[in-house]
Amino acid sequence: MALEHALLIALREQPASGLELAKRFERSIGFFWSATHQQIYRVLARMDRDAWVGVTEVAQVGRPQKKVYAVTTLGEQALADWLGRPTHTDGLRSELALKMRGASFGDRDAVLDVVRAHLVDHAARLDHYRQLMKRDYPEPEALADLDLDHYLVLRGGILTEETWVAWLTEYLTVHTTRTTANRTRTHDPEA
Amino acid sequence: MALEHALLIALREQPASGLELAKRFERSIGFFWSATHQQIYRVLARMDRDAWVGVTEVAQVGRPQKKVYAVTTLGEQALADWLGRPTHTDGLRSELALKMRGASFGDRDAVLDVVRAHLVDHAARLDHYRQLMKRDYPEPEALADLDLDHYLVLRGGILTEETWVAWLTEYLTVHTTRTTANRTRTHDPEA
DNA sequence: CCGATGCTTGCAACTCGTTGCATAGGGTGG
DNA sequence: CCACCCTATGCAACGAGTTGCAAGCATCGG
Repeated sequence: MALEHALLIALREQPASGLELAKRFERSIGFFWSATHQQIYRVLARMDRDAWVGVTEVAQVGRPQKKVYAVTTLGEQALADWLGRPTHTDGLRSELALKMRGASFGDRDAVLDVVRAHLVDHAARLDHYRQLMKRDYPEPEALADLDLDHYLVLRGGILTEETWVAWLTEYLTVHTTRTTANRTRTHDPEA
Repeated sequence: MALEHALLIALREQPASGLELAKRFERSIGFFWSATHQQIYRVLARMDRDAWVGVTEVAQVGRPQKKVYAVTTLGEQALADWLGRPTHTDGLRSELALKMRGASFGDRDAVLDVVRAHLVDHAARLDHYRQLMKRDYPEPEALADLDLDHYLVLRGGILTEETWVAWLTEYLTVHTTRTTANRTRTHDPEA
């Protein structure tokens, strides 16, 4: 229900083919809305059918032909409508949080390893976002409209990853300090 | 792929019927993993078929009979296996972030209203979580095992909501201050 | 010319989750 | 008694998203 609008936004920023969109989704847009090329192709076909986008077949040198999609007036209208419609807030939906909550019912050390892996991953993302920020938006005060929004969303990505790092660090700290204290007494706290 | 394990965790904490689980999911567990009663019934039926849970029909006074589910040894095994398996980190999947990014392609004020509504919502959740924290975990240092994990996950909920509030506030602040400055010059910056 | 490789598009089958509705027992009020 | 509501369970249909695979086209090396 929302991927189509993500594609409309992406296409309004720059018309593109299915594969180009898929690549772009792996980068900037995909930070907060991922999609496989299959999903993208199918939604593009539907939006073409509904005349939200138009297609132009483009020949390339040394490569097969591609279909470049661009947003029509109807599509612009649909996008504008959607942007103003209220959205219901969605929860976290985090598998990791589930494991952290249920760690007592399995091997605690194994769960801690899983958490550690996520911590590394989030730290890497955070670093990546910060580099993007430094490279693309060295002077945020000068931004406007589209660039400003891109900057602010990237800010959100940084804040989110900082939160993950802080949370997982706290989780690990609490559990490792207390576990070592427990370990001196009993080896298996599950019993 | 993960709801079944969420149910196993919930059932290990306390055996329950389908509806009772649905209610519990609206409260604590549903903060980071929501599910409708349909989904829950279907997964319970499947886990019953796979012998991950066992059923006991329980008669009630003044109410229809209910089916209380409890985790079997096989289910405990499946849960423990899953807990130790590595999980791939998932992105944000936020419709709101999408709207913030694409606000230039619609009515900016309308998008700001949507953001404001989310801010109110997140602030309310944050308040709710903080009250739960104060009520249920006044002394976090004394906690262990299951309670400790519940506490730490609630901590994550608080951190997450704080981040949302901070981010959306920043977004609104930047846009309202700059927009009022722009408004003195032109009324419609889209043209 | 043939096969290998790489890009582009697409089909088919599957899982997951939502929505709307159905059924059945019991309680309550007109 | 009948209409209505609440609890509790469940079916059917749909939409969204993933995975695996395949087909078409072009280039390049032998």
